[in-house]
Amino acid sequence: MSLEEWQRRLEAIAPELIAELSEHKEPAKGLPPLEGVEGGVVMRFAPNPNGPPTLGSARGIIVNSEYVKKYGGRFLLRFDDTDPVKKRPMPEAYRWYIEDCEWLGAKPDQIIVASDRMPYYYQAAEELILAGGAYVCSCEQAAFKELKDKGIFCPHRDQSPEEAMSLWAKMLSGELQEGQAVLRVRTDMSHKDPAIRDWAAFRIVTAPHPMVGSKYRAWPLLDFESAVEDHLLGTTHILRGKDLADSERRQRYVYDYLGWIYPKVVHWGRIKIHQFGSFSTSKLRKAIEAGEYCGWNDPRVPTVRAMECRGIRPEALRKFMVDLGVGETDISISMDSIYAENRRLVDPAANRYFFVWDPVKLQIEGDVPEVAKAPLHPTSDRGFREIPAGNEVLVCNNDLEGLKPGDRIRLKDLCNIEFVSMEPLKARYVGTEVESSKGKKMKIIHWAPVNGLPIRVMGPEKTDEGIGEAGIASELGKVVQFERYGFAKINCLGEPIVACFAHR
RNA sequence: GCUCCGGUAGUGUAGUCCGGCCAAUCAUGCCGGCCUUUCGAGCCGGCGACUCGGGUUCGAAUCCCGACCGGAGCACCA
Repeated sequence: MSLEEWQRRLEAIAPELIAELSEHKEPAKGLPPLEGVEGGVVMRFAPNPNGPPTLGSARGIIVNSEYVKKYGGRFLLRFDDTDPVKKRPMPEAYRWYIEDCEWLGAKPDQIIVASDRMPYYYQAAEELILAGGAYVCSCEQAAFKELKDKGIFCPHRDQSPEEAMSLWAKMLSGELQEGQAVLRVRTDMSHKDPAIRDWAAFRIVTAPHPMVGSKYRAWPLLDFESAVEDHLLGTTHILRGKDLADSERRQRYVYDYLGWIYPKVVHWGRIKIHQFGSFSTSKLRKAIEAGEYCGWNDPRVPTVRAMECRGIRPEALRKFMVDLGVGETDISISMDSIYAENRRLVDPAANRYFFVWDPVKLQIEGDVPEVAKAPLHPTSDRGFREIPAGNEVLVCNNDLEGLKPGDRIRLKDLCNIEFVSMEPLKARYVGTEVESSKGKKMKIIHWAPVNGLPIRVMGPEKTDEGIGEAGIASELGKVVQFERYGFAKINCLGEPIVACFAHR
């Protein structure tokens, strides 16, 4: 039977199969779909404000807000600042998160600060106690762990709700001291996963909290605070790191006791960045306090502010994070993709300038034009910059490597020269026509006027000092391209002008 | 020790739920060419992967079992 015959027979027997075959599976674009999104979603990003957002935070901010954009609903920024000591919040960091969210194009619809909402947690704790879901445990931490590992009940576990309630009151009143008691959720001491067994919901911390001082002495732990908040806020979907993968199974006990409905959860793996290695906010904070970096926006640091400072566009970050998706695999990414994305955005907009690093003076005999006219952009017609030239200019020292007297090169947008001597550095003018340089495939280098502006370019790997043309001073806050060097953002017009390097 | 999760090119990613459109997608990277008064941009071409072993099946990246590798949790941290 021929192919055509088969085709015809199939059409006769099962036309729906043909239709299915010809229907192409659309390649999935963007983020994977979420379940149960009818009526919109409520999603939150919940950091501890103990430093500014990092690239890791950016992923959380962007992906959460992207889903809200996709399905409609509300994007919440919630500060889980319930540890006044070990993860001590920084008062400035609250503002930093809000600013960076907005900069990333993810302005929160609501901002929640956990330390402001303690009464809710106390109320939930009491409901939980009354429902028989929690007890006050005064075991020593290590002793409890031992029991827990063996799956044995601790002596406090059989408390009645009334007993638990009166002990809870003592936690709040100050009759019980720090370390003497915790409120525990009654789960299942024989649960096969020890991580789930009777976890602590509240502990006593007497140190003042940076935001609310000594107003409270019983502080909820993350799993409890977050469980209550997600219910209160009507969170529909939670995006959570794999490190918190146990939270759902723990928090479900609270939800079940109180008759709440648990949100849908998606996990994602850890993210590491080649160029920055592994970093943590607390590690960064230490290094910055020690003066190793000049602040949270130092170009060597993986914070969102540092990206902004370097001229990375929020759109580049968004595109990148959306492309990463939400896999549970741990990933190790490279900044290269972000740079490529950003270059696409920034290249059409950035004016071109000459910046000469490691400058050396070059004397040129002859009729060198007094001023060069160079386009601000190679392809879009944005006019010209005028650069004073003359018989003395500056060039990069490393462009001289391998050159000898008699060699000819072209100074871009100026003229062609022939080297007369390398030490001292002298050359002579041999014409201005581009054509003669082109035909001979002459090397083309850039240069700077001797009375140019001192420039410092700080980058993630190194800092370069040199001289640039005067027009750079009119680009404050903008990204420019230093020809044959890379893109940088002009951040400060002092002496020197300070720019941050973005990428090549 | 107990528990959970994951393994597609150098790096990410699509496909895995519902096995045949997959001799496996896209991006980035790398290599070569063209173009360009920048080592930038653009254009063209190329490189490169289903962790391994069994099983089920006419057919497996996709389902099952095992191994190996990697990550995470078992805090009075978030």
